[in-house]
Amino acid sequence: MPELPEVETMRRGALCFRGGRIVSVKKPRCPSRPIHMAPSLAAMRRRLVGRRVKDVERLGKRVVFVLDDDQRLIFEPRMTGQLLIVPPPDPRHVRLQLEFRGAARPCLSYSDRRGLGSIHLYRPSEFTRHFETRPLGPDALDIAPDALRNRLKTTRRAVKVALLDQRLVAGIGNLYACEILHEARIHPATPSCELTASACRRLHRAMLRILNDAIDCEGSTLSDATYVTAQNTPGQYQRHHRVYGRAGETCGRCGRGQIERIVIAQRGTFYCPRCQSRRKVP
DNA sequence: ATTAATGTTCAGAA
DNA sequence: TTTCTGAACATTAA
Repeated sequence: MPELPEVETMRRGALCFRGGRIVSVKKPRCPSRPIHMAPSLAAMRRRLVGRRVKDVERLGKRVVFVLDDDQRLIFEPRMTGQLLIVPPPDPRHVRLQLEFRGAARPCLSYSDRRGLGSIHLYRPSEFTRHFETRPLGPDALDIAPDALRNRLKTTRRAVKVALLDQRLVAGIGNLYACEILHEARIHPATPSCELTASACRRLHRAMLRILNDAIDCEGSTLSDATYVTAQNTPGQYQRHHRVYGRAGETCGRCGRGQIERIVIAQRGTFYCPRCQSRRKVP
């Protein structure tokens, strides 16, 4: 489930196409159902072939190819999307393939087992309008402590739900929300607007620490191996998880609490009841 | 053999 | 306006 660290790792992998020129756009007919793609394959091919890749950026949990005419090709992997710069291990799930000339690698494959992901190609004005209509919050790696606090103050929902809201802050998903809140010693159900100033500071520090460590480890590859790097190798951050998927285990920090699993916003939520007590920590 | 669980985003309802 | 729920989907665990 690609969140910020996984998508950032994909982006870095895809940087090898910078400077290259797109020479073909193919959709293998093997996969079961088509994923959401706009415009159609034909139009996409017409507008992509011959274009050069100016840069590869990340926008929240999306990977953005910026082309020489400022069009933007955006991959949104959602749950099971993969961006591969090596031959895909199982061709059945490949949804789109781009061939390049003049790049460090010949081929980019977008593979997606569940097919919940999407691919969009925007002209500059379309891109601007799309993200004005549905604005993302500041990136989790860029947001200043005060800005984070001000944004968290605007909602009464549980702080974990607030962290998952991409309009408040962009890039955090279920797994890292759990890890960040544990690191910050904040109960995930705490109303966001009731966080103290110091809790917000801890949250900001924890967010940077966890996300940067996870990027250094190339993200988290769980047992279902749904996420892999662009080189089709597993990430390593799962070894550092302190709460996610660890219900029943003893908390690694306090050495006494038992990790619990509860459900918040219909998602599995892991935390240590001892480290992350509901009482406000000054 | 059903049924639940997995988690991201969006549409639509409350 | 804000918050919540369900659907999209594939695969696995119970």
